[in-house]
Amino acid sequence: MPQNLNKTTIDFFEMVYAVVRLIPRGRVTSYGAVANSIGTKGTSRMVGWAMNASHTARPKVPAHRVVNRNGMLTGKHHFGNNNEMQMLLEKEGIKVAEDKVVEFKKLFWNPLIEIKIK
DNA sequence: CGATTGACGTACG
DNA sequence: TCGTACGCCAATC
Repeated sequence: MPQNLNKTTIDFFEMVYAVVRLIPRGRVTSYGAVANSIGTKGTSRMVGWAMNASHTARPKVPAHRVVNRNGMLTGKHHFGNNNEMQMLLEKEGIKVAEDKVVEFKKLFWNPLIEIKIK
């Protein structure tokens, strides 16, 4: 993420979206990790809030790649169907069982690693 | 403008 | 391991 992404010039939501769009296909991350990556540590709940409005964002944000710390698909109800989120993940090769990402620890993508370069 | 609310996270028992 | 409690902070009511 470019360094011009600060909350004074760019909306908090846009920062969240920018990070989420960086998530590679077939990988997932957590709300807290996204919050840390944009500098606003401890605003993990706001990341979820941003995702709530993500369906109005353009281009669309791959919100299905963002899950909670346990790898659970807590936001699945915010998609069209209850299975929509899981379907999208499985379509990318991510296995989901019991509303949880299988091998979440292994598929976890840390935004800080990608953004630290800047 | 104070109270409420969350697609969270951590601490504690 | 599981459920409850609380902190977090911006948006909304």
